[in-house]
Amino acid sequence: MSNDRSYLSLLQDYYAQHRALPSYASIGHLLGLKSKSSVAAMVARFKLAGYLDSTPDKRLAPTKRFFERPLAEAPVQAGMPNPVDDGQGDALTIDDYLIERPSQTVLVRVKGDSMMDAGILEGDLVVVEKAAAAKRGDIVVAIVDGQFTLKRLDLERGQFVLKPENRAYPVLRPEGSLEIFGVMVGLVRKL
Amino acid sequence: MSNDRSYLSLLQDYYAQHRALPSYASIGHLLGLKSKSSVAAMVARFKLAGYLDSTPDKRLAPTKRFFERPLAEAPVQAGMPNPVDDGQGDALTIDDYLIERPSQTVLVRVKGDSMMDAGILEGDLVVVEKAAAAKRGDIVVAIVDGQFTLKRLDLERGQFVLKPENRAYPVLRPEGSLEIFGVMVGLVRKL
DNA sequence: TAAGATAGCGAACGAGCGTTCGATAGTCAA
DNA sequence: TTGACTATCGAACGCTCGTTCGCTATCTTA
Repeated sequence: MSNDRSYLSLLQDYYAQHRALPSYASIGHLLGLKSKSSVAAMVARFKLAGYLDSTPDKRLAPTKRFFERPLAEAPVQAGMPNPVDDGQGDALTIDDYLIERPSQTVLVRVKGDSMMDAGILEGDLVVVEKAAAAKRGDIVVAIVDGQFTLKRLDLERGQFVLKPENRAYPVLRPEGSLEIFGVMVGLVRKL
Repeated sequence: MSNDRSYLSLLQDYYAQHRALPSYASIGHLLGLKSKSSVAAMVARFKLAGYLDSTPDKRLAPTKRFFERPLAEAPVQAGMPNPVDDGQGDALTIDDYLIERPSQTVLVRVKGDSMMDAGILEGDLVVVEKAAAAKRGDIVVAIVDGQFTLKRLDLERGQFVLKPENRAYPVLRPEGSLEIFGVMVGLVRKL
């Protein structure tokens, strides 16, 4: 039933708030189901649909699917608080979207506005994939004077240079070798 | 005792893997404690230290502090800044970081460059919390002519207007009521 | 070395857990 | 209209849960 949609929402909100799933009795109370067996049936449906799972010790746990967000592509008839997403608009988790090699990936907080014109603002989190290899045009985290700096990598007369994306800042022309920490692959901003 | 440190690590690993905490008996098994009362004592210590908590329905749940990473960070080259978000609002996942109310939150893909000066570029995903209430200064997704538009909400002579952040675009002054789909709370960009 | 604190063990216990089952009401298709 | 299917309720049940208590072993420190 499409009640399940709103049940799932409630569960997701509860989990987001507490980082744990409630007992069947509490779920029932939360969702307005008076009988634990209704909850059990619903849980079974969710397990089948891939939203919930059991840990090895038989405890209820959310799956990856549980955390997917709907992607509202097209103009939706925005009537009421009905959960959209039914349609084909894909769903995804942001982590999966941004991070391909978790062990190689770190987040770096942006300081300063030297990359402002590339839409990278102070306080943003930059998703960086640690890699030796960077190529011209990549935005990279380089280590200059023991400090991280985020700049666009470019080539001038066969030499690598670091270009800020803000006219107020100068191009960096490092002498000798250039130490690259990693390549920017994504960005996260929280308002 | 400093055993607690490794107990915590094991718990963290377990949680990262299953997104749920095990029962006392399972915890005991996991940590090598043979008695549930030892587990109870340990849990009490962790609650005191602010790593664990109980949900309103008395279930064990991790706190924000549970997810803190040891500031350790490789001591590599003095002065190397610690790449992980060193702020206090630390989150396990990016989804967690950005999304507070999963059921009300959707992602919307940005079209056009009308918000360029706010660091929002074409192709970015905007994290939108569906809400009736938006206030002056918020960046909102509004519905104009059945289309989503992302603009900053402002007030002009008691009327709501939608301001692009790009001088090349005009301010939108909707006649009559303004339909707000939701408020932007975050942004995700993949390169 | 004696006193006190800190972990941990093991047993006992009642409350609450998730399961199961039969019954009911609503929906949909034949 | 009938029959299959689904979502829910309510009650019953056994088992596991987290709690509690008394005990021991190991550290710490005065």
